[in-house]
Amino acid sequence: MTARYMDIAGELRDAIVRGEYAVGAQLPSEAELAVRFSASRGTVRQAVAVLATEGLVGSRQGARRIVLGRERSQSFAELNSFAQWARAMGYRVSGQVLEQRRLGASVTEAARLALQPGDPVLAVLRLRSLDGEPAMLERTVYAGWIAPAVERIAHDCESITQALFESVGLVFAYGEHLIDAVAAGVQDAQLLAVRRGSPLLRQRRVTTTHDGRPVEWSDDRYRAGSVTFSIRNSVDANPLVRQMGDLRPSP
Amino acid sequence: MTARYMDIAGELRDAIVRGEYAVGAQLPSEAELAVRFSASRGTVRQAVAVLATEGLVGSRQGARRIVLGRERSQSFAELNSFAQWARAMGYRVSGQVLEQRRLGASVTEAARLALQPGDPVLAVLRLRSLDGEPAMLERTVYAGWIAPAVERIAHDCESITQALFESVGLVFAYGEHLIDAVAAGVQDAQLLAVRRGSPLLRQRRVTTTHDGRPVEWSDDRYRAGSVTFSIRNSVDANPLVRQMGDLRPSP
DNA sequence: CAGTGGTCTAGACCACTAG
DNA sequence: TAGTGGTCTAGACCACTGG
Repeated sequence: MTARYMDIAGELRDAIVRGEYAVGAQLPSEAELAVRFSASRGTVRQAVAVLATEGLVGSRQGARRIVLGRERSQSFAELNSFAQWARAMGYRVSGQVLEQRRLGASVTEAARLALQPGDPVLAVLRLRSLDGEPAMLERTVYAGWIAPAVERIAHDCESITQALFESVGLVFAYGEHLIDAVAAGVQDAQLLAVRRGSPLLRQRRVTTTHDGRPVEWSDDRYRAGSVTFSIRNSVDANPLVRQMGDLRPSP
Repeated sequence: MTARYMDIAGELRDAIVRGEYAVGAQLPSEAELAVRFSASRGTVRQAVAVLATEGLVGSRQGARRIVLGRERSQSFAELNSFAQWARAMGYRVSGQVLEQRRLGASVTEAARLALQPGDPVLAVLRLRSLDGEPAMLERTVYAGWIAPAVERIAHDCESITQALFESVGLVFAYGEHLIDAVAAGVQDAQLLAVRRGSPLLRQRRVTTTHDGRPVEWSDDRYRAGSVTFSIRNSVDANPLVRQMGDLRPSP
């Protein structure tokens, strides 16, 4: 049973993707949509809010909403699972554990995982491929309490996220991500089949459960050219707008 | 006159930042907050929705909201203005135009700016610094209609976004961004003072006005280590959750 | 000026969590 | 089972856009 506003969002999204509303064109007013879908204005607003966060439409007070694009920008909800992201992008995905061992948490790892230095953790080195090509090297440190479940996962498992959900009901609910560029080290270069020092896109992340308990701290390095992060944004509720508004020459 | 829900969001945000609600702690229920702030439940929900998009709190049906972090994750609303972003991060920011010339749009540029190939555009090469250190090289192509206003801007202007707003009222309302890693080319290396081939974080973007008209297409390259993108996300409304839900072993 | 989106209210029912 | 967040309604007023 999906929510009514999700259905409406879906229908509008489909219409936009089909080109029924061209990029730059106006969407019907909230009142019209409420009539068309036999829903209240509030529900319609929830629906278009979904499209707005997907980057498909923009809005300003007083004017009708306009279509900004025909493709959903990358959802950061999918940033927690490499496999899910890759499949959504149409890739054939695979993975292989290269190393796996228990050790004591370093100071950094302890801080990220809300543990004490020296507490037991599980370090895993995993190579992930897209369409058979090495694309990403994943160095993950799991908190000790989840280590046994991780060790039971097949070494060529496609989606760790899904495996941990199915085996112990664990949900990777929240993530914090740091994205930057680094030079390939010796091991990076060898395993990703690139030259040492060549550019890699790095994504470091902490993932937590629903109640905020850290599960893993990971350093993922993507071969240049293998992936691109895509974002669509707007200045709505942007402080800059207000700041500039104050500076605007009076009429 | 700020909106009521923004005030409430502000008070709650301050309380979280002050540590009044610790990371991992529960927020009061919507009903309690409604009473405390003498607002309806709907308004309170709008307020906590703001905190949720800032990545400060998370929520799940049936359980109280919990605090995820004490710092706002980087707002992508600020992704459109280098100067605004840098100032928000506490940097002293400067910029210098190195080259500026009118020419005809290439096929790629025309496509990005919704023009015809050969249409007049203005190409600008700008070096941007943080605390006096070269940090980013910006290669921007402006649509012809805005070119005159851009040419009037001082070559050492800090914020182009603000300058164009003040001079002609232009608002950079929407942006589409592609983030990846590339190797420094000859010019990149020279101007950013790094070795050729060293890693750079690249952000390509198209910026448009409120009505969806493209203003600029830019290729920005950051020196490795100078900046990091930071994101906080959640699986709320994540398709994966539903997909996994279907797979859950029946009770 | 009419139309539109932004904000707010008051009340209702449901799905889910947690003790 | 009680409490909580998720969804939905119907109506109101305001700020802003655009002709």
